[in-house]
Amino acid sequence: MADIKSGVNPLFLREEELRQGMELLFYAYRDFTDEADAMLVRYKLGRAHHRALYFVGRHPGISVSELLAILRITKQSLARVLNDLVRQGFITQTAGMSDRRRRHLELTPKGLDLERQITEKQRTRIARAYRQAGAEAVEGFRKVLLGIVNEHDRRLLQPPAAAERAGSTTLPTPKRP
Amino acid sequence: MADIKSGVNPLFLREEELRQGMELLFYAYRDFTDEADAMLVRYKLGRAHHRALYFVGRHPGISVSELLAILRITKQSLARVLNDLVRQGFITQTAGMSDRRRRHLELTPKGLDLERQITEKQRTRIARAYRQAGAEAVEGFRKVLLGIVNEHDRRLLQPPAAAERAGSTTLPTPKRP
DNA sequence: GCATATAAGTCAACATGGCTGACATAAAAT
DNA sequence: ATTTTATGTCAGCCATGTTGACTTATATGC
Repeated sequence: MADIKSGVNPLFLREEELRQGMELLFYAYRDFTDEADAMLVRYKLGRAHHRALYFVGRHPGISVSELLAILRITKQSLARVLNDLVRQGFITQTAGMSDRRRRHLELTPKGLDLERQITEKQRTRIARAYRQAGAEAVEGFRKVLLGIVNEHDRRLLQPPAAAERAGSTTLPTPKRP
Repeated sequence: MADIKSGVNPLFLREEELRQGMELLFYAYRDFTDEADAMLVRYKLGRAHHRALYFVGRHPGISVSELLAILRITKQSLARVLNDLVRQGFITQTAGMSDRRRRHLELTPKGLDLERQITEKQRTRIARAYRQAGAEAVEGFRKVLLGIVNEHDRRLLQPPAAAERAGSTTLPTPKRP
């Protein structure tokens, strides 16, 4: 009882700490996505469109099934937004050379532009948070988030050095400007 | 050009760093919520129910409008899930003493139980990530996430010491066990 | 070369959880 | 006494997730 009143009950502290982390994740994600959503309404697109756009931009030449694995949705759900984006000229699909069943997705210049616009404010927000928190905090941020991600994807997201060492079942990596 | 090839282009590094952060947030949130979702199907409840349940558990006696401010949804949307939870005996509503228009929400013992069960795996996951990353990393994780949250809520989420100093427009704080 | 497996696309129907708009009630505040 | 606030409710719409069934083209294994 003395423990509880003096606030040194280690079980309580642990629980409180964990809950704070869970909430922080909720609040940060909420505010982070709100920002893109506001931009999306102008283009009459939804959050699902943004996600597809983002990851295609991030992994140029990604296949449909790889994209599905990232988004963790069904192909029927993806088809809906992907077809929109292709029809509106934001994304191109080209059959693979070695395996012609595969469709490799890429952003058109127009798509690249759109992606940049939508993500713009999000980048600024993260940048500000990074700047205010400092390099060391950013390192911790990454470490913890990475620990929350499932083991499989965690490997793929590891620092590039480690990923290259591994011979890579990896996705196409972002191209430098 | 030499900059780009040698990978020391500071603009590229910055962009890459920010995108990594954005993605990490996506992946972590995806895997974090998946876990609760799996549990929720057993009780025939949705993610929206869980969010309400969680925050009522976290802020016993919270009013409807306060809850709305956290969730950032319309009262019509909230009503749907809240009514379910009340009807099924997970949450009680009691009129405020000073202001009898207000409905103060609380978890019943049954609701508390449910909340614990659903959040169980999420807590374990965060705990594991914290343990692996270390105390310093956790500090950084919090700092950065807090920086992503909007200013208003950031204040409310600050370390309790600071919040108490502030005379508090704050929500009811969690009770210790 | 034929059988089977894989990658992708499509149609249809359904569930969840957001949204807007309109309106009602009770209690507080002016 | 009037107005404002907190909450609740009805009705309908939309975005985005789901399952299930089926097609087409291509690759792969025997």
